[in-house]
Amino acid sequence: MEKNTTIKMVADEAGVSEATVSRVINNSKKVKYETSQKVKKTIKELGYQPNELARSLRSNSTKTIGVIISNILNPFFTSVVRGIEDYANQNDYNVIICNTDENSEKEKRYVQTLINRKVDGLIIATTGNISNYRSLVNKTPVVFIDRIPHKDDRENFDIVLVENEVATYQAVSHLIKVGYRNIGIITGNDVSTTGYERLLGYKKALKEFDLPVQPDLIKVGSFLGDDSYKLASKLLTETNCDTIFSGNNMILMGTLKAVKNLNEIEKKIGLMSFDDEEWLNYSSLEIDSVKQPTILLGEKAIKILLDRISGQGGKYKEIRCQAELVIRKRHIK
Amino acid sequence: MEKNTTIKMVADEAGVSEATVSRVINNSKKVKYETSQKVKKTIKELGYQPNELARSLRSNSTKTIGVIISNILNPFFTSVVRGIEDYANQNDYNVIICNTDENSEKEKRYVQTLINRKVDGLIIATTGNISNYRSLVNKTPVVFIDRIPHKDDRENFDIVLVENEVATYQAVSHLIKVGYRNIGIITGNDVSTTGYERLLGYKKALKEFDLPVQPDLIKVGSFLGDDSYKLASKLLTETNCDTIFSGNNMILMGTLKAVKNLNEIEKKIGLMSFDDEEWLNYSSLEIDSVKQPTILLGEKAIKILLDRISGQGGKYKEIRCQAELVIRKRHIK
DNA sequence: TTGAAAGCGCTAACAC
DNA sequence: GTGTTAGCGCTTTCAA
Repeated sequence: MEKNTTIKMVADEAGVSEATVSRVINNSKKVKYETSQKVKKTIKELGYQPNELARSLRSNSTKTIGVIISNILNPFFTSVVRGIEDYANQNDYNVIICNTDENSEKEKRYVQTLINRKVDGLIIATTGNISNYRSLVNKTPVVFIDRIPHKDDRENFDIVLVENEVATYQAVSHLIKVGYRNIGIITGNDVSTTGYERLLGYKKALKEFDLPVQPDLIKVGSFLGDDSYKLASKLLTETNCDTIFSGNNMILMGTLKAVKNLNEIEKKIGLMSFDDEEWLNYSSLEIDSVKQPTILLGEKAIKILLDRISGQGGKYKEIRCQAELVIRKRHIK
Repeated sequence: MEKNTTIKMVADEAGVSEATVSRVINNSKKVKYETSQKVKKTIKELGYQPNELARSLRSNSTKTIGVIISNILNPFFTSVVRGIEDYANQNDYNVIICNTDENSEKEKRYVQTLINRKVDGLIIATTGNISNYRSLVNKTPVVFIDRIPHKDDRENFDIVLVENEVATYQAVSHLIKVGYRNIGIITGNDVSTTGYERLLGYKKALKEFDLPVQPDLIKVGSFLGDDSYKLASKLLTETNCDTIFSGNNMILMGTLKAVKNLNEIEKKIGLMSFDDEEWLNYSSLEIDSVKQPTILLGEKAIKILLDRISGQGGKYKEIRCQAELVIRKRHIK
């Protein structure tokens, strides 16, 4: 097993010191042109590639960002991640993705692992069950996305969120305006703050239009498909709801599964989903949606993070991105 | 800025040598119980966490796998990745994901980067335009997934694939059996071998049933939505096709976009897609599909890779995983 | 402009 | 059982 080419081999071959080779690799200006050429030639000849591990150890920078999300199978997160990755890659950073599956123990473990691997920064969609994040991450820059961390940490980190309450308010207002009166809502529990905020927007809209809040129309479960199927079935069979607002894309799947059991007339029910996806254009039912600014969310997060990494100080920011209403239903009832 | 706790600090504090601390961390059996306890206590007190970078540099193992795919936004790949990640994590490996966007230059660059970062192994859905992969990756174990690498490399790597030809043969056979006669197909160009194989299966089925291969019914483009929209439109307006077989999930989106322009009667067209997704159950059209064994694909790949990493030798394997036909269309024409 | 040498934090061979 | 020490491959003072 032949060894990898090291900086020493290049130095020996080129008849210079390791330091000089290092300077050439790093484009240090202080190398004579001829020396530099000679070294570059030898590098090419030997096919030398610097060992990034050694570099990182020495220079205390891995050019790696850790991204912790709930689940890579969820298109919302994939899209956010893609926003992060593209910008990160442009700036020579790589990204390590970890899935918590909404398990805060897993979240904690991944944070540890990534810190020990000396990532330069972290972007986290937290489960929310972890307090005193600073003690976990020490000086490593962290940007929270999509969800608000524990209240004690809220002031001490940069946070990039979606305008959940506003968007839901607008969505539900739309439903009311076009004639729906008994709007059911299924959303995640407040483990993740998004569920809570969306519920606030829902209530605000009802209030605005002088509609009563009917407790049996409000179903708070998890952000998972199976739970939602049960909750949606309840809404459909036990209440007088004429619309279902699904708190995210997974909940929508559960809702649709339940709606499928209805007869044709009952299927006239209104549907609104938080999270837009392309296939909604080809659904048998006309499903309105709130389109989240996923790519933008990721981009904002990584930009702030890279700024922090490069030493930018200043007060911690809490940013909100606007969502957009996509109306597909043309004829009501 | 206070320094991180190092093994030396622990050693000093506990009154032992660095070597002993190292032994404790690595559960080496050769440490006296009391010493071990004492060290563990100090580790906890100081909140010591080993620097994985230094460890990796020393031990030549990063416990990291590089995964190179086309695009994380494609649910097919996400699912494969999830299969990889779960098994990798169980075995204490982390995963770095990179998107080529079907650009072989990007692929090459990522391979370089990951190799320089000393990943322990690579799993790659190659664009196929790279020859002599061995010279790129040297001794680093590589498993190719989904697509066959350059023919010169085929014998020299482990490869995990889907039974593309068989699955397409079965799918098209089904279409013929239920009465379709002019089956159009849109598939990716043979940059990726999957397109080619699926086309083979298509032709084989026609032949089996003594149907002519009609060149104008075969559209070979890219695996992207926009291209497919144009090709599907052509199929629908310029040919007599009564079915469209979409070569993957992206192509299906383009196809559906084209079909949307049809009138109700024309919409009776048959649809079959390579790649199954949950939302197909809620589509306005009844779309049959070939369900790829995505998770399994990922699992097989990572298992083989970890075996290679742990030094397992033996001949390189080329494995095929079975796909499954999902029939949704009940009444033909 | 270049080289010598220290050292990033850890592991492993060897010695005791 | 435990300590000493060399060194993984690189960058970065400090001197020359």
